[in-house]
Amino acid sequence: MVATPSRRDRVRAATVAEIKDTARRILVAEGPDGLSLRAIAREMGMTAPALYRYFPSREDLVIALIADLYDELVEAMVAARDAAAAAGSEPGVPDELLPLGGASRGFRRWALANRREFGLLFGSPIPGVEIEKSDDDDPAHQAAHRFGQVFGELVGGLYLSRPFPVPADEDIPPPLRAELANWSQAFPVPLPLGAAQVFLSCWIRLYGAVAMEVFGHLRFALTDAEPMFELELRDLGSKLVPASTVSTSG
Amino acid sequence: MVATPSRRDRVRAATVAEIKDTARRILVAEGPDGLSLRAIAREMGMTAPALYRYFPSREDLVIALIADLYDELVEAMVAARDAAAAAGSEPGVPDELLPLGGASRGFRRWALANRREFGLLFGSPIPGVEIEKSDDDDPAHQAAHRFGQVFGELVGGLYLSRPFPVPADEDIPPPLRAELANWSQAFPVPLPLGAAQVFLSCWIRLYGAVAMEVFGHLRFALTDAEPMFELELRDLGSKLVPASTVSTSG
DNA sequence: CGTTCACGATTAACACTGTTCACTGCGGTG
DNA sequence: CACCGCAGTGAACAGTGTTAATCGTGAACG
Repeated sequence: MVATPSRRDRVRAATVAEIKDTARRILVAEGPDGLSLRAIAREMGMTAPALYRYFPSREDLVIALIADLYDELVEAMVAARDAAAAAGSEPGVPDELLPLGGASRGFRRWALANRREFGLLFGSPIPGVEIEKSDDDDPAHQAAHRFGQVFGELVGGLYLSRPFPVPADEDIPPPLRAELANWSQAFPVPLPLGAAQVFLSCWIRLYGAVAMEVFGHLRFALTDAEPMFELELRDLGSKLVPASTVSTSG
Repeated sequence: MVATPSRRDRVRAATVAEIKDTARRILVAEGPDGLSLRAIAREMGMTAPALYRYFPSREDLVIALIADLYDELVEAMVAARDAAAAAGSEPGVPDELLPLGGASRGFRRWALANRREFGLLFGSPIPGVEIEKSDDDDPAHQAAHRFGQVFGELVGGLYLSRPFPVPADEDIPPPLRAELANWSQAFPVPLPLGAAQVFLSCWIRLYGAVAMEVFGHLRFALTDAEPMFELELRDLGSKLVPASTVSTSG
């Protein structure tokens, strides 16, 4: 299928990569508003129309950049996950939660180190950039899916190896139950609807904590949000642990 | 101090209001990118440079618009709060929580009905628009403060009238304790640091749930996020209620 | 009442933006 | 060698925020 890519294809791929790297650099330096085709081309010693040989529009370039950023984020999270698992136990934290905690901290660390990029991935959608596309072949959507899988595998694997308490199907309000049932059809492994609900709740809290910090929406209260994040993380972990082992200190 | 404003001042104020209203209309119709000075002026039968008689730059216009939007959001939340308080009891919800629940639902409803505006207030900060200003005289910051006070008063009043369980100061990790102590100095009424921590945690979850839904970041799992929001709201409420009355069903 | 002057508003212009079009070269292929 | 396709260019179009110079009118003051 994949024959040796012709020499032209290689230099083309290299140019595409250079465009995205340059765009990335300008994004962090100037912000999304300064991310103009002419600026990218200027920095590469080209002219703006030449970029249309590689991307049909600025929007598609941004989408490709977003896909790359998702992959980079996944890489950082996976590395943090494995490092945390290898580092060994933390006081008061069950060993099974270490990978998940590592991935969560990796998520926050990447977000803080790459605020502009985080805003592109998880901020308010910019009109004209993959709004309501819902194209499943959209590379950004695929990358986002890979990102979600990291957390999904961790929580799902956690539940399968040592179930944490989840509400029974009958205890979930019917409208939510229907939503969760619909979603759970996409799971690679069958999980109870309650597990999906707990996962979603945890993800909402994690997103809230990180997004608020990165976007500066916690500055009204905190100058350094890390202690609060750590507390949230522990509270989240307490929900993913068998009921008897919970230490109610938060 | 405030003498009868001269006739000129009145028509000027009216023009300022019309500019912001027009900007608002264009914002919802075209999105933040379509919010151009020329478009505003065109719709008002003027030319773009005339707007510089009223706002020193586009950024200042947007900031003024943001302040207005905060006030509108506060108005919607207050109305929802009072309506919920007057409507009477919900099954399984203590009456004291009704105003807070109403305000929270009002927050979500306004956010969903005004997605673009919500993105402006609570999304990723756009560079060039009040980034890192921290001018306390910034009208947008003042309006944001008024917004925060709505939730602050509700949770604070709730605690003062019927305390909910909060961690003791000694049980809060020292770094977080220092952050909360610093923040609590700005409180109009003294509250335990634990109450500040619970408030912050609740606000993070509420923000996370609403922001994810509005920004479309929950579509990977849910087509309608309302049932999940209602569940989060109940779980939040269970933290703001005396320990004995908690019904552990989530 | 007449003068003055600040303010509202306009047109023209500058430096940008995304995008399209017509046009050059050059590299790889037949 | 001839050819075709592709990378890249410059010009152009419509639009942007913003500034400068200018004009006219309404309000205030002597």
